Amino acid sequence: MDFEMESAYTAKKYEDEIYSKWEKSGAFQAQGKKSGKKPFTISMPPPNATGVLHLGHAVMLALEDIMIRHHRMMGEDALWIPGTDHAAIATQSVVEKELEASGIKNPRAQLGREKLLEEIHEFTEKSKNTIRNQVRKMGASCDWSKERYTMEKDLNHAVNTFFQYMYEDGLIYRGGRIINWDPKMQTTVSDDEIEYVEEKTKFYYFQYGPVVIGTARPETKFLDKVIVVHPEDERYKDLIGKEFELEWIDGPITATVIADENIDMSMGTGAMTITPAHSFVDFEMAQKHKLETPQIIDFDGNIKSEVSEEFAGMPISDAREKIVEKLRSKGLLVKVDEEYVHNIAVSYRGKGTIEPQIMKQWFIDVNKKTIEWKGDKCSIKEVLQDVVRSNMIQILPNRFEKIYFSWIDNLKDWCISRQIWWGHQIPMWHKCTPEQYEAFNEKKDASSLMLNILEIENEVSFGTEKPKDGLWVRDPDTLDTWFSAALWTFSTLGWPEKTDDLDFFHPTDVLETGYDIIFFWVARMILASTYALRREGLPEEKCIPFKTVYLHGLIRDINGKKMSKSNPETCIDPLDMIDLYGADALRLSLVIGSTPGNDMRLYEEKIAGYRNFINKIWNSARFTIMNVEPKNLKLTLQNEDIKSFADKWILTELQTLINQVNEDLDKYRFSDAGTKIYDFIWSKYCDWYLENSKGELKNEVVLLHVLKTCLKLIHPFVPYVTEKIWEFLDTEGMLISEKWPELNNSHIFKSESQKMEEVQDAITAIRVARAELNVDGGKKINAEIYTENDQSAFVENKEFIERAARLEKLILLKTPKQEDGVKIVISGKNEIYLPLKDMIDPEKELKRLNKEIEQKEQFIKSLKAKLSNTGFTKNAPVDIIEKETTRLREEEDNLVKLTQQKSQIVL
RNA sequence: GGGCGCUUAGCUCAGUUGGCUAGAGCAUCUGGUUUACACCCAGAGGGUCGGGGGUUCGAAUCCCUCAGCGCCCACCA
Repeated sequence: MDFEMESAYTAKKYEDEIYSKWEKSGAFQAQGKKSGKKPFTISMPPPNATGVLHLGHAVMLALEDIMIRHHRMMGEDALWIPGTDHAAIATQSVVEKELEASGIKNPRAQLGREKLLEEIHEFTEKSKNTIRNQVRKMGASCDWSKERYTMEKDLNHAVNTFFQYMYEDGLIYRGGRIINWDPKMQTTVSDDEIEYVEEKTKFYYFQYGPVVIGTARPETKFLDKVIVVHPEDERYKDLIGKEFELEWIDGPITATVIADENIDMSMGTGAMTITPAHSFVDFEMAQKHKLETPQIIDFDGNIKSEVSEEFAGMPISDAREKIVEKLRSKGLLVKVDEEYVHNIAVSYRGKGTIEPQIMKQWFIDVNKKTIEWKGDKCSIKEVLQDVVRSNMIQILPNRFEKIYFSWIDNLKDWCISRQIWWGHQIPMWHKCTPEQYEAFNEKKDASSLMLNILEIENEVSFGTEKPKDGLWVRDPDTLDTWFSAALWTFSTLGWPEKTDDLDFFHPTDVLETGYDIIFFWVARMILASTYALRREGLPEEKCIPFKTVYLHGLIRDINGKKMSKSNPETCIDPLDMIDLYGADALRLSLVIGSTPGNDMRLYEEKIAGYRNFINKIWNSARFTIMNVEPKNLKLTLQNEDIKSFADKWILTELQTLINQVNEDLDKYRFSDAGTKIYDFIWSKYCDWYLENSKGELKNEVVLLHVLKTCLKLIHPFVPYVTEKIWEFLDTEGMLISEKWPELNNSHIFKSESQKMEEVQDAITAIRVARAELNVDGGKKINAEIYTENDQSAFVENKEFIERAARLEKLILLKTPKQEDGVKIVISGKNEIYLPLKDMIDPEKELKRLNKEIEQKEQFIKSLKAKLSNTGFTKNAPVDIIEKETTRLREEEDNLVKLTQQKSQIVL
């Protein structure tokens, strides 16, 4: 059967078959409480049910799969819950665009709620299938039987329950505030969903009564009638509190001057008028000074008809120039700054320009103290701070904790309602008058915009069913997509039902995601989980959603730019790479060389490089299997099988490796762990041990043992190739379910490691001798080293031998074959082959020794001085003095050794 | 304006508490390979660890300072 192994590993040929074998076996499924094992849980960050997998997902899947497979092999009940997110705005905008492209101009008005939702639902179902297959392609060993979707029925129930709790506690309220309005998508967006784009625009200066005001947005200024100046501004001090008649856009108005400290005197002219309804700063100022907040721009982005007859209904982009022209003709335009650069807010999702508007929306109060937390009544904000500050949740890398705290410090109430249809509809009802009821139901694409316009603000009632008495309309808005995502860790385990799974698997162990969604999601999950579970009386430590947050960096292209589909030259599609090089190679290229929180550049050559390594693993296995009798494949390593120096050495090194890998994985140092196994397999096992195994020194059992252990160690990183090889090893069961290698003290041969060092020393001597004898420029050395009891071999150079023989009674002889290296035989039997790279340049060595001796001497001197200092010996604690004395003795010994080493070289 | 990160070989990056001669992969060059693998093996060259200063017996690592690049937050009348 072994001959089925081809000389090159073809990932494409095996991966799908292996995946379905795993899946069918049930290996991905956790057992739950009855397993009697320790749980290990990860909730997979649900990809959006819109598009396709990108490299960010691939990193996430690779890292989480490593953790899950590792813990599964460690004998824990590892649960990895997969799922998808309905991605409210993102999805609806994609589908609306598609519908528009197919000729439906205004999908919301034309199709109506029910039909549009059907379209979106259909789209997401297709998309979910794509995602599922792509997750499988990456080799992710998640429990598909527990797959979840943020829009499914159970999760809707969770969302409504959560909403109810918060509403009952008075944490969810409806309030009229200034919000970010996206006229394009016809919805609000939260502060976090906004990004700023630099734009060059004209900045106008107008004469406004006694002052000159500056603005980039004259179209909002129709109804401005309050001038604000800084209370200490000498230029305007006398005007404060006075009223002025002045000529403005649509004729004469009366304006008053007020003072506010928030005015920046150096900005513009130091005087401004305020437009409370369309600017966040102005709104806050208006609230402070109790000013009116008239709406100028309607929700479509046009000048409101009540504001101005002349400009009624005009889009603001057209209105701006016309208004400026009008003011110019009145002689009120003072000057125009053409080079003004400012940031305009656009929606993160829809990319529409944001227009601040005042609207009634649903908010979560982050400051109200309702949560019983560690003996106090705490607000959401306080709990969010406490869980990280008290280390209940650890964020990796650590520096993101600071960023997290500063975000919380500036946190305002969270606006959770969105005027789109795709999402969890707000479970609230509004009582109407008959006129309102009729007007509302007439509108096919009603959103809370209608509630605002019709001023339906009488009575509200919670529930998913219509209240019995009176005329009620369901709030047409949906919840922010992060509202349902916030419940992800516990809603996926069955909450609000009190399930065994929830009890057993929650809190989850690790949340692994990109640092770009720390605020969107990570913070919101902490918010939701602590609030909901604590409210149900769970102890604090059971209420956190996860114990550790591991934030990976973003994947960038070769030029360090963000990868985007718009730049196909540098954009890498994970599926293409899997097709070309295999999932294993892609996984390694994403994990090795990347550190938490730091961005990483990815390019195809790197993936190809790891493909070579995958092939190396394959071929090392192939070689091993070819060199072991088929009947011996089942043999396990017994202590008496360990024979040669090489056996002992490789086994000792293997133990070191297991130890280091355990520590690295435990501390989330995936890159380090991967690198170390890579290095062991390639350099130590293949290039060294296998090379030495050719010929009579072959030890089948050790070969097999090291190979199998390596396969287990690297399996979490490269599951496919290792599982495929496992099939050839005549083993029962699959590698995925194997036990993680244990440390075995009887495989550690300290003396052999020491001997290895001694051999190194011998080689130094040889190198020195060679240099002295002017043996050909360092490239070739014809030598073999034997112990003195094998004197029969040919002696090439007497002096050469003598020098080497000083150390460990080694004698050099000619080698017929290994011309590039040195073959060393110890005790007449055990032989090893050492490549020349392990040799040391005598000049460098001498230089190093001199430097080190000098340092040691200095150090010893300073230590002696310290110890002879009576101040120190009197005052320092006894154990410190003892420690320093011991250290001095050690260092003196070391100095002697170093001096000896030096003398050997010099001679 | 506030905060954070990065700067290490030609390129992409590791470097854990300060401590072996500062590492890896790719690229370059030299040599090798009739039996695991050219997706290979052996070797070589290539570094003032961004500049300057300090602490230390010892600094890529800690402190100060300057410079360049990038990110986040806030503001933008």
